[in-house]
Amino acid sequence: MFELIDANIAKHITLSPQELDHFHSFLHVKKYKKKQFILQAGETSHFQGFITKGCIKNYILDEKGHEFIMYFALEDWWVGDIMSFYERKPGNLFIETIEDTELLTIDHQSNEQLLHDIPQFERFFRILIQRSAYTLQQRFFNTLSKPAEARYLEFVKKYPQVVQRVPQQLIASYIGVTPEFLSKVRAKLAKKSSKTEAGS
Amino acid sequence: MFELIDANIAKHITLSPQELDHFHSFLHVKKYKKKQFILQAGETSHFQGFITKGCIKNYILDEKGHEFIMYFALEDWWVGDIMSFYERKPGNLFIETIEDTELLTIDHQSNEQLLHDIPQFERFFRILIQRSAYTLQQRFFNTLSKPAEARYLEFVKKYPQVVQRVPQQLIASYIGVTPEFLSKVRAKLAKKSSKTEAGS
DNA sequence: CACATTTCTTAATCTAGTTCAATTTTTTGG
DNA sequence: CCAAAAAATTGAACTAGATTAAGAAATGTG
Repeated sequence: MFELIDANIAKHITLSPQELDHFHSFLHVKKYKKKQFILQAGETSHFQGFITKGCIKNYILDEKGHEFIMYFALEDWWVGDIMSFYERKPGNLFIETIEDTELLTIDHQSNEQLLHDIPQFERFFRILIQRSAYTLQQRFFNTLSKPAEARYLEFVKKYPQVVQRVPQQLIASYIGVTPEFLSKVRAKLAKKSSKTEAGS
Repeated sequence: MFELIDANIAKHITLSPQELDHFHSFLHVKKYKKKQFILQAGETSHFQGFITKGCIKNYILDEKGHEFIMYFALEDWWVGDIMSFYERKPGNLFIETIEDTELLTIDHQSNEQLLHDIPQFERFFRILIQRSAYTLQQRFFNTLSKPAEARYLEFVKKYPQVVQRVPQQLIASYIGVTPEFLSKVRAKLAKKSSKTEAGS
């Protein structure tokens, strides 16, 4: 039940068995079917979640209705609209399942209690956010400074599991191009590699 | 001396006078002339800084040597390469002064001590990073979904002091266009507004 | 297993922003 | 206050990627 989340936390902080039990007492299981919303823009996020099974997309919708994917998350990832959750006001993020998904969740009040009772969690979440901010910074830089082909290749290399599990149009959104253009990029790459493979 | 930084911290956490004194004991003043590096890519960041006077740019250099501005910072802002500072390894950020600048700095060891002695700082820095991550997310979304003109107008509205103090080519970099194109955007805006002003 | 829906591909046309190069304007430090 | 550097402008030619539209392939579901 808690193996995955305990291991996730142990990457950054060390807790006593009692502290772990206390932490577990705050958690709830939530289950979602494929293509369900975990959160919609305009809502206030009442919990943070940790994925024990499944796959989600976290995105913003622009005025034309285009999805702009902030991130995908699979097993062993934390998900949520952090600003909405901590500031207790409506956010602009959608979180939607791509597969049937199971979360361990912690609600706002429990989270405050947890941070109070075990201040190490303050550090834990700081580290998580720090890393996600760094990743976002690098992605932003790459998106503005490298062509779509390079971004696609980096994505495939960095998130091979995601490539297996989410439709290509969503990967296009993540790397910041239209599905049509990603399709062309892939066609060009396929031609290149077939040449390399000496016409087999 | 510490008025500005104390007020900055008081926005998110409440400290006793003794805790504040303890905090102050970790700080050092550092002064830089205009166009000096506070940090260069490839170096490990040994401190975080709080600007008491001046203005800096925080940027990444791409392989062609183009600056990609992550953010500007004026008085009352924290600056640093957070990943490099916390993970104690070389980063890819440049931090360079745009004006003569004075910082209050805290080095790595003092920071660890501070987080240990006053765990509220763990919360304080979590909140700072959370907000900067949110800002970055919104900026990334805007950059991919809105035209340069809208981004420029939003920048001017959000950071009027920065517009006064940094060269326009750096603002171009921030909003993600070439200096030439920003110049054209501004020319178009000037024409528009002169029309509106009924030819005065 | 078939039909409806979703996803992917292909191609033609279009555009926001880039690049390069030359010129003008502004800022600065001696 | 002036020379030199830095910053901003302008214009012409170009391109990465968007848009639109239609068809092909894959996938899910009664």
